[in-house]
Amino acid sequence: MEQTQLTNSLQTYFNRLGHDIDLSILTLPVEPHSVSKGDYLFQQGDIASNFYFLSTGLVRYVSVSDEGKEFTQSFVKGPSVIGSTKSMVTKLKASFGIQALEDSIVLSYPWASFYEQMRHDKNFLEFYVKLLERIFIGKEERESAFMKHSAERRYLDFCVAFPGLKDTIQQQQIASYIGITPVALSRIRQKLKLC
Amino acid sequence: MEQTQLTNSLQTYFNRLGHDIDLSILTLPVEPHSVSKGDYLFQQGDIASNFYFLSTGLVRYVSVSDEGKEFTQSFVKGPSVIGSTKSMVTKLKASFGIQALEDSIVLSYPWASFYEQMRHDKNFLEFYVKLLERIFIGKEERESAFMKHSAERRYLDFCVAFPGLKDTIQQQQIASYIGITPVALSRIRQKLKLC
DNA sequence: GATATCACTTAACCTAGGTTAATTCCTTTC
DNA sequence: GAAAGGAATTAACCTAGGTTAAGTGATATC
Repeated sequence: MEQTQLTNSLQTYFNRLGHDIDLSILTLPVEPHSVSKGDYLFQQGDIASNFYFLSTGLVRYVSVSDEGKEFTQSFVKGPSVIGSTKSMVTKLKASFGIQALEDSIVLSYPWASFYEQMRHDKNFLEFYVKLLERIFIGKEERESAFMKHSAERRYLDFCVAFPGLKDTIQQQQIASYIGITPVALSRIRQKLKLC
Repeated sequence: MEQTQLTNSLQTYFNRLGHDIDLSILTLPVEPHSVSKGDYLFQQGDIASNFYFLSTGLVRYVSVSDEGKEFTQSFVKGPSVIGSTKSMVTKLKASFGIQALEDSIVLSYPWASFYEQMRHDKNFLEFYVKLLERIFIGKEERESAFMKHSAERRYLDFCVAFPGLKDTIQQQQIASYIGITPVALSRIRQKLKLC
């Protein structure tokens, strides 16, 4: 894909969020990656101080417990901004990795230049605020879902929240998103079929 | 407590976050409340479009499931900024209420004026970004703790995260924070005593 | 075309935590 | 000081989901 097409897709995404972002962002150093299915954009433990834009494709945020179990924290479909806010902001190790579930195209910007840009351009800063708020509100929903709902309900919610995804990605990954084992998920699906 | 003392405590808090906030914030309309132990600052379902500053005291964020069960999403000790980001930003109903666990003193600012202030004062906006980032990162930790750790581990983590709190607040509230019943928490504490 | 390999299912068994209820111990309140 | 309500404990029982393992298709590899 052409470089200009890529930056255009970012521009389109920004505009859609309802802000007149100064086009000067497009002068930032850009590195387009193409990430193959299964590959990681970065791993848990890396210092992922880049701001990523997933232009096309599908990824999941995945973290591994001390006992070696995988947990999927989120699925994200392009176009969307992705990355570890924590790692960008604090320069600490990311507490999750980002794995492509489909071949994906990602643009990356050094957070430092992004941050510098923000300090000079209020529109830019406001855009970032919007972004934080959005993800933030999503997180709030998920947190309470985990406390309040059963695994079965969480599976049904998943199907609604990510329509189509349930037939295109592996069940083990759905299970790890819901917070149960693949075996348990299989049982739940079995039970739902009977209804 | 004197009005000036209160605004000073807000000023101090802001400064501590490392930003030169324009003092003009202090000209915003301020309403100091004093919230008694057990009372709610606002309830789940309210449109809580205020920006609150908990000057002194202790509160919990509590939401109730469809079945009527209470869930504590967080404890916050003053001085700290509190409120429902979602409700402020989207003007939708808050998905939790804020209840005082100790007699508390709270300042409230209409979000609209706060927002207006931000649009004119970049320092202000940057402060808000810092705030969002901080809460955001905290949420990330909690989310993964819920997936990865057992209730016992979550209890131990709670004791570390909120030192002293375990002896001053009710166990049912700790249980609802950990995501288990008071009965289960009692069992866990019993078991830990034996070790 | 035979054989690994991997995703998924199914079944048997186990455990953490939920539910209900009885008991004790505190506070209030009169 | 008696009575009543709430908080915590303990015990008996139940259930959702974990664990292990065997079986079934698929797809990949030789």
